[in-house]
Amino acid sequence: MIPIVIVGNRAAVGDPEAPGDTWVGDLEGLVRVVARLEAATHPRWLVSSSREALEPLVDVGVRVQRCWDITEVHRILHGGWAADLGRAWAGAHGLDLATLPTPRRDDLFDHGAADLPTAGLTQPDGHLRPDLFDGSATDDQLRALTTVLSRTAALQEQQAGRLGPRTVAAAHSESAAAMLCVELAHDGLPIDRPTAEDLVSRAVGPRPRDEMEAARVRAARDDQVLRLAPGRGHTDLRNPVQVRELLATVGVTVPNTRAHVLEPFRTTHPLVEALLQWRKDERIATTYGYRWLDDHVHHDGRLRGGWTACDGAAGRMTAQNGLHNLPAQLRPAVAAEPGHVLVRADLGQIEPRVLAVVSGDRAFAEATRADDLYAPVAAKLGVERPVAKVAVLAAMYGQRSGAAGRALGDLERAYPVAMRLLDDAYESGVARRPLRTWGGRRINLDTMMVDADDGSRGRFARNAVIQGSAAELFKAWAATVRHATAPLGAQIVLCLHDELLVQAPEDRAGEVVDAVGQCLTDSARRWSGRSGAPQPSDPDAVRFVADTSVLHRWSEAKG
DNA sequence: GATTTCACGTA
DNA sequence: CGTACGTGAAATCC
Repeated sequence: MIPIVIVGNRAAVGDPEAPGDTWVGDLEGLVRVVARLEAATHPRWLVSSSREALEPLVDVGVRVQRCWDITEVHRILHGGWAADLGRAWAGAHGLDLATLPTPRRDDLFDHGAADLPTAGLTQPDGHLRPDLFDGSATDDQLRALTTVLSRTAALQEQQAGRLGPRTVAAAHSESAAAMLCVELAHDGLPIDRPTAEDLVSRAVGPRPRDEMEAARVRAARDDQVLRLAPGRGHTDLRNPVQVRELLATVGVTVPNTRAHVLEPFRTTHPLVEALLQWRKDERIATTYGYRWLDDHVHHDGRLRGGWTACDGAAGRMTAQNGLHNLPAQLRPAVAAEPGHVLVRADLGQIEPRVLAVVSGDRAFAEATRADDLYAPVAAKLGVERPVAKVAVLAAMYGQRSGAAGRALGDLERAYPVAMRLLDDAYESGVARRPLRTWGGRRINLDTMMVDADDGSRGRFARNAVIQGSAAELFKAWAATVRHATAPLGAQIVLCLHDELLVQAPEDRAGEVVDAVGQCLTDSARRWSGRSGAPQPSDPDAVRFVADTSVLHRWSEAKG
């Protein structure tokens, strides 16, 4: 592994075996050095964080295939979200994070970085010296940091190895996901702006020219609701308390005014229907309206936001600026650029299939052999498919009420091994015992959710093992697709928990579709820890399926 | 000004 | 009494 260190506008590309041979220079030089080595050998680059080290490279068009992201690996091994080189060093050396030193900003100018002896990477207590990262780094400091990276990664590799080959694989794929996040933030999601403007205008009217007009449009929208409630024209529809009072005056008494609570009253009074429609339009006006387009859709028609490779809880990817919350109403505006298509692929029923792997339930694994997993489950339980589906989902989410809760007993009898896994996770949550996902990501229950009651923590834990493991498989798949389709001129433009959107040149669409399927086969085998050729007769084999289609607009997907 | 509550979009 | 996330508006707490 070859370490890359960037501090300010200085960079180092290390030779961990011979620190004297470490290259040090400016960012322009870094680009040349990395591009040359990448083309020659595709090494696994060693970085403190993908964002820090690779963003400057991605910005100028240099992309690498593989890395070891020390902060992402730290998150896997130790859980939680807070991660930097100092924490990773502490974690790798078994040091107490409570004693982690913090740099004092006012110290920087007094005894700055230049005084730092290169040999002294650490403090007497073993923690990494925080002033290593400060000020304008000297060449010797940059060389010292490449050594820090190498020592940290070597220890992490040992620790991941002790957890097993699945965790080493997770370290690789989570690192790749972090690189993908840098690229996603850089590339953005292609948006057909005229269509987007048209969709917004249909919901909230044409773009207002000034504040006066905006206020008038807003008042007109409010009036569509308020005219149905004579004498309550002063009600502020944006204030839930006032809305609840307003509803009471027309005989609708509710504990809160959320959509699913109001749904049964849709036909009770026209005001309810009007209010629910108002909420939809207001959402477009405030969150996904003209300001959103202006702020986040750049002049090249790409919607951009920040991406993280893992959230704080179980390890899903997150995205900002609405990339993960885009209302279905606006999906027609997500469109391939000229000469390109969108290859959309989503993993079918990923969570129950992941449960089959994680639990090792042979009967449940057998159900995954079907295209529709719920069909054999329904047959085994002797119930209709919709009942089987809600029962399985209820088991994974911890729901106890309604028809789903009643079907749980049958599920326990049919798939005791899988259900036992979920119940054990629940108990770990209640007891605040840490858990690990299939790939070895630690889920802390002692430090997080300190205020939550036992039941909440238990349900969270029950779901986190499944959701977190599913996120690992998804990221392994995405990383493999990234690697396989880049040479075809394709780029991943959106990751949505179980769905991938890849923009591809029109004439390579078929190859990208094939690659997406092959990548799922390959990544699922690596993720589930099965080496060698697949054995069709293997009773433990769990099948994963992807639904793939070629589109020009995201809205063309059957959903 | 920062944090909490409510609401709602996605999976 | 099903999970996770991000965002905005209003209320609330400094």
